[in-house]
Amino acid sequence: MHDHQVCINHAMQMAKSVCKRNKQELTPLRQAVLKLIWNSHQPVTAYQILADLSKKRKMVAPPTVYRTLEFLEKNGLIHKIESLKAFIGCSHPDQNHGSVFLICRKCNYVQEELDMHGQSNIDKIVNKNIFLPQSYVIEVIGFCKSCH
Amino acid sequence: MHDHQVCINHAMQMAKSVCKRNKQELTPLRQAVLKLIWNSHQPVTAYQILADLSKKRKMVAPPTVYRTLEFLEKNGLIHKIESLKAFIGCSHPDQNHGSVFLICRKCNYVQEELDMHGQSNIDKIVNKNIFLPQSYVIEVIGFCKSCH
DNA sequence: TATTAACATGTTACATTATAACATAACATC
DNA sequence: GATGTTATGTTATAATGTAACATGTTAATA
Repeated sequence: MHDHQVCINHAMQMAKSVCKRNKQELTPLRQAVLKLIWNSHQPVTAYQILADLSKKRKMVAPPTVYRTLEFLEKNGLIHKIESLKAFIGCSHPDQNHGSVFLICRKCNYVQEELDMHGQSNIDKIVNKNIFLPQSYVIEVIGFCKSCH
Repeated sequence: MHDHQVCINHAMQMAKSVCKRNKQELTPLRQAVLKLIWNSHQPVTAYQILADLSKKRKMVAPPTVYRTLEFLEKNGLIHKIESLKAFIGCSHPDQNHGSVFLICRKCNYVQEELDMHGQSNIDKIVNKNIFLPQSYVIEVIGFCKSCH
């Protein structure tokens, strides 16, 4: 049985230590946004966060949300799912890793799987083209185990 | 020396045969949009297409452009680059394939490389999770050979 | 302790991307 | 010439994202 509160608490603890390591400040606003993202087991959009924040704390405007998301992403605490224009909490913020996202079209759950970019066939392609990679977007859209 | 006009002509010929095979109509509008996309060696956004079309043909509205893009994508004639919200012509519309896109942050060129999804480490992940994949977004952002 | 610098957040206004819903046209087939 | 199908046009608006400038907050430091 999955106790999501444990998930959230763990994520918040990790966030604190990651920010400490990076010498970045995890302010109340940033904590609130991270918590909102983790509260959902599904990816959340910037404007969903905006609405939630505005209810729970006080009225905020889009730049506040986007800046906070940028901070969290830069510190590896969340990921943007490009094909959904939405955000999820990073399951492994302590490790430096690449990720493959498995996105279910039915239940909307996004499974993050670690992928050591550097030895995959994608990297064979990268090397063949003498391409210098900086970041990867790897998303698989389909149906998860429970939904097909 | 790269003669891009040859590229374009080839792409348009391919498009005709693909549509014939799929029993889909490659109308003048659809041809015009496809040609506009191929005219650029860089990804183009929906609203760039809208502006170009409106100049060269007649005023069009967003839904016209998006519908046409949807048609072209469904028939495998173009690809959407999610991380750029922009579109490029497909280099291999005749083959059923997966693609890896190498996106240069400096010159904006996007190299499409074929990738036989089904034996990669991404698919190992997919299989491990008993996930049923329907489509893939695989984009690598960085610097191309000429730009680093 | 006033001053400054660095960072975080607030505010206003707008730009860009995308779609819903309904209307018309164009053409084929019966 | 009525009907169905596909393609396109039209209007309006929703959803996503950012630029530019203002203010607050904290912590060195002169």
